[in-house]
Amino acid sequence: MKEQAPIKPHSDETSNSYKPVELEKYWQTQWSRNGIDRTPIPTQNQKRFYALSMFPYPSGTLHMGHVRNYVITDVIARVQRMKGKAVLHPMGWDAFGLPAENAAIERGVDPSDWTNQNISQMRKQLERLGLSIDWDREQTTCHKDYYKWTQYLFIELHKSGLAYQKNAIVNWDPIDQTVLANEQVDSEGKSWRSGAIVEKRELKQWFLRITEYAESLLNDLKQLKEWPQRVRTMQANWIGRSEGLEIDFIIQDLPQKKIKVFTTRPETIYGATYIVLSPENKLLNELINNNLKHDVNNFKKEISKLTNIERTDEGRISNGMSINLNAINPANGKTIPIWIADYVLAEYGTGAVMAVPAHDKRDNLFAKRYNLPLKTVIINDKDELNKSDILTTDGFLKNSNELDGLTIFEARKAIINVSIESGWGRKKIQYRLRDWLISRQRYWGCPIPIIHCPTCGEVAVPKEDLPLVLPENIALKNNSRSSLSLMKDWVKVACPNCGIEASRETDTMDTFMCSSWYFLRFADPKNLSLPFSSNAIKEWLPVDQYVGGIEHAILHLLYSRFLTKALCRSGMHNLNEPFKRLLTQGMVQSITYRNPITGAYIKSNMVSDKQNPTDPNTGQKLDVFYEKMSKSKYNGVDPSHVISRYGADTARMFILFKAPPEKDLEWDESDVEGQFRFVNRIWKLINSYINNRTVMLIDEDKYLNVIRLNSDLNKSEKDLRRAVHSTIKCISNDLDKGLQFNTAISELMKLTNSISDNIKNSNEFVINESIVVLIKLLAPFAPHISEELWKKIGGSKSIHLQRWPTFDEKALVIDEFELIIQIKGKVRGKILVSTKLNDKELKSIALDSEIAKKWLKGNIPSRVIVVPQKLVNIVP
RNA sequence: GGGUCGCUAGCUCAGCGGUAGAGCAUCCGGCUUUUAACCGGCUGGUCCUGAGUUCGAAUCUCAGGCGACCCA
Repeated sequence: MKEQAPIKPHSDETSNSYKPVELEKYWQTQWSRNGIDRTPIPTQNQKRFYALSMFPYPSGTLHMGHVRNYVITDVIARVQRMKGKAVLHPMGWDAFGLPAENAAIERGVDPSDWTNQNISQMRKQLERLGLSIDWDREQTTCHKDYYKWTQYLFIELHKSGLAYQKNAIVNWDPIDQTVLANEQVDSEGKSWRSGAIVEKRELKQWFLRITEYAESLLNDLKQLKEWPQRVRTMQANWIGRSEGLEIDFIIQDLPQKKIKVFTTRPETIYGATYIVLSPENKLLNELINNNLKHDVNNFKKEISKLTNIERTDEGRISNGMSINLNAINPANGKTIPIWIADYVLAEYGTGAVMAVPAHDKRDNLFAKRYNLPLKTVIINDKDELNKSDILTTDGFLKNSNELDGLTIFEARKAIINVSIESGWGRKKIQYRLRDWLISRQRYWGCPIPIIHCPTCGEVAVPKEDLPLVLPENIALKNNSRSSLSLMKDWVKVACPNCGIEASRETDTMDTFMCSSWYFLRFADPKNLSLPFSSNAIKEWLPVDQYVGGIEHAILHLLYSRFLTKALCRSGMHNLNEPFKRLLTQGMVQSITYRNPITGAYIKSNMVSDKQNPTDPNTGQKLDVFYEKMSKSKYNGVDPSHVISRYGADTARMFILFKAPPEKDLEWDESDVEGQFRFVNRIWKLINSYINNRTVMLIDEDKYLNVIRLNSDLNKSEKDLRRAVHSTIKCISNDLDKGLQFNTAISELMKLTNSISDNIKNSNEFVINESIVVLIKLLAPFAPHISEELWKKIGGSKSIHLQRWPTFDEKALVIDEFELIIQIKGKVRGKILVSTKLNDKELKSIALDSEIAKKWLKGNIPSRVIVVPQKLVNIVP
């Protein structure tokens, strides 16, 4: 943090033109030499602040979304530093993953080399943005000294039973040739990465028992008051808690077998006219003969193409078949047929439902298709006794023995009690959340530290043998097993327990596992004996401000919350929730031209007339809209080009100014130019002042005292001071409350205008104050130009080590104001009056005014409302 | 079908009971070291609609419309 030598500004007094690229490079070098961005050791009573951006995948090129993300976090970090806090602002790389492996397969490059090159390239691009990142704490998930600890944590989870293997029907991505977790398949049944329609396969895989934390993950969402509501809602929906009853249906002629069904509507039990099993339900094998098994298998093959979403779509008519067995309804002893159908999923609930076709849409469509009976058990009122329409809303029970006449709510309570007393039912809470599938059949990932021994079973690699190193420089193949499985020497290993020949697990971990704890490592980045110490976590966590894309609302954010809770319960730290405040920044979009007939995207520079864009080839009128930047749409804007042309400060200012951080941002070159002009205006304003001034900034305290003692400021000076201090107030407020960088920059524009307006008629003490404040407030947004200007006005140390200004309440005071005269709530006139007048005086001024006389026409007002410092409302 | 968030100047957004505002863009003028920069100025609004509460509603309430996202 100390400056080794007094640093001079980059430009000298004679050359006053603003050359952002040279100037920014100069300061980046100085800062890096001084280590100004390093995390300080907090002093005793110093508050800590942890600012974090979601770390990037090192693709090799920085895009605008990254720029926006990191600039937002950087401004927050810089403001907190100026407010005197000890700030942790680290960065790392989510460096395992398929692009590296695909590059290796396609072009023969080593995934490790490819990744490291990309990282150094991207870090250079990031450095050009002037981000105040502590690079000393950098973490790279594919490096041994990081993934050693990912493996360590996996072993911890394994020890506590939270990591386990099981056979399950899982999502298979046919393009990436690996399995995927449920969270990684979108609502259309497509892979989050490759976009391929996922297939279903039954495989033995590694899972993390996230479901054990379902209740806690759901309940603790309430604590996350500074998260966007929609992210909390999305997580709650994903976890999907439902309360209901598990009911046993005994099978006729097979009294030792029973089918368990889960229902959230147990009060409709008398309306159950058949039972439906999922075709994948394990119980089926025990119930049916070989002939039928053949048919069931054919049926399963047919439906394997369907996604879960399609299968459970309420509007779709499902397929099914009878299995020629009956079940006994435990409530009334009546027999009902058993069917299988694709709309019941094996993995949800018990894999079986009692169908109530009169009161459930899917059951209803199914029953109609296969001519199964309907039985109405809920009615709105007596007139509807003869209707057999579906009805699931409020109503009363009928045809339901002891439940007749009860409301749905009463009946539910009653039947639950009956079922528990009779022993055929029990209360159950069901979650939609499934355990997190973390094994991947790919090479470029963190190896799972498990050894399969023929006698001992699955044995964790001893911690002292970590890291279990991923072999490098191997031949990679794109097939359905990890290339590790082809490395016989690596796979073959002595069992750590009994010493006999055993084999290593060849699957690697989901990269989301690596990214689920990196924020903990940043607090203790060089710990050689543990992934982190609990003291370091206590010191810095939770993350005070986390910034990233909405696409991780469920994936990364849910996994990280889970892992944090699991590690907390196992005693590794004392943290319950990792991220205190979350900001999900909007997308960066750009103008896109498309031919509506051919659907072809047209490059922006091919469109000559931007007002009436036409296809350069066919002359057809083009559609113009804003869409997320992407290569295929020819609408990308390269951050490096923008920085080279306007400088990082302008790019930062623009991206913050154009939209509030959580909203989508439309990139527009002419607006960037507008922002560049504003930065230039500040440059010129301060430079021209420097050449004319006589008061030295060094005497900051002295001139501030002069201002405070000097009560006879002229109007211009008062106006300027008011602008200065209300700007401090507004910006501080904008940043504290809602991270409204856009309005903060707009305030800076206003302040700059006010300085220009008042500079001629103000004394130098007042001007000096205004310029010092302007530079300080500008510093977090445009760190380079403000450092340069700070040095040029003779400021000591770095601008980034200065304290955030506080506002002088006295400077905000006004002597006079325009009193609004309202007649019956309508503004009818204004009078300039002194702020010292009391309500009574204001009232009489208003009533004596010409305006009042004109509108009252001699009548006595029925009511007069006085709002101090604002208005008088006269009601005739 | 349900939930969340929006709808204010051409654009992006402030204002969240008390005068409808900012920045950018447009337009006009000035100036000069004129592929343009800079300075000054002017435009520009049924605050989505309707009803209610209130002395007074962009702001609060209700109903509706439109849009985005999420869930089913």
